[in-house]
Amino acid sequence: MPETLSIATWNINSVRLRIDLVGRFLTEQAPDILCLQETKCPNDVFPTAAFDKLGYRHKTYIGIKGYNGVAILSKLPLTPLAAQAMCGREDARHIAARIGEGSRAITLHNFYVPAGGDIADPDENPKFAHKLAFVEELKRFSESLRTEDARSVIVGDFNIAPLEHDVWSHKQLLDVVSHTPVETRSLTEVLAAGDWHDVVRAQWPEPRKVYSWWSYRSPDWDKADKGRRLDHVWVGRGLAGGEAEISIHREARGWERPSDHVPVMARIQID
DNA sequence: ATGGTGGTTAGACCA
Repeated sequence: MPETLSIATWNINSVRLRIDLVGRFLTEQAPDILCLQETKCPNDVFPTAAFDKLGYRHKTYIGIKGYNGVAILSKLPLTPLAAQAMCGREDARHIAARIGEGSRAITLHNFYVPAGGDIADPDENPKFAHKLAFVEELKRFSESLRTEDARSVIVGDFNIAPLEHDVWSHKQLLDVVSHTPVETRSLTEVLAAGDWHDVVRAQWPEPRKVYSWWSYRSPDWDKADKGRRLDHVWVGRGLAGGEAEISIHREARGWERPSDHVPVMARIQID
């Protein structure tokens, strides 16, 4: 077990369509662990051989046909943990594993929070209501981890940009799903409830702009740079003593047929 | 200014 662990999170928007992009990222950056969201891939057709070939022989994944789906791929041995059926649904939005053994082992949770649709009103839009209920449940889950397992890491596509400089225009996005006050407040409460350490913002504090997602609908995404920080890496208080080293792989948004999200990677201390 | 693009999958549904 090494003294640091590098963990990457990436909403891949179809792992089968973009397996070559995943391979490029893993070859170039070689994180110890890769967490994926939106694999859109049932378990019986998950591309296990490609990951084996890349050196990621240890894995746990859960997928359903057509949408959602999460996975953890690792160079190090892992023990799969029970997935949470969030909001009482078996919809493949959470997966977890123990990495390592003994007192230095850590627990890793990978979440894909619902996007929430277009209308920021839970009475009018059931998808937004689902998102808010999901985040409330995440708050209770965080509370339980804070007391039971402080050596936890939680990553994923949270589909919320919580801070003013997590979006290209705070004012223009205040009523846009992903940055509404009800969402940003709720996600901030999840952070507090788990006593989580936002290691990305620890490295790049506000008011620096930090993004991990650029819409497909925006032409010339790089020049316009109308991004949002939707993908997060939070470290539990039992692991937050050390420095984390962050990289956000913006270059992946410019690759051929890219995901609209880019990998966010953190090297964390685990002793 | 209320479009725009992309994946999965076969007409919408999701993001």
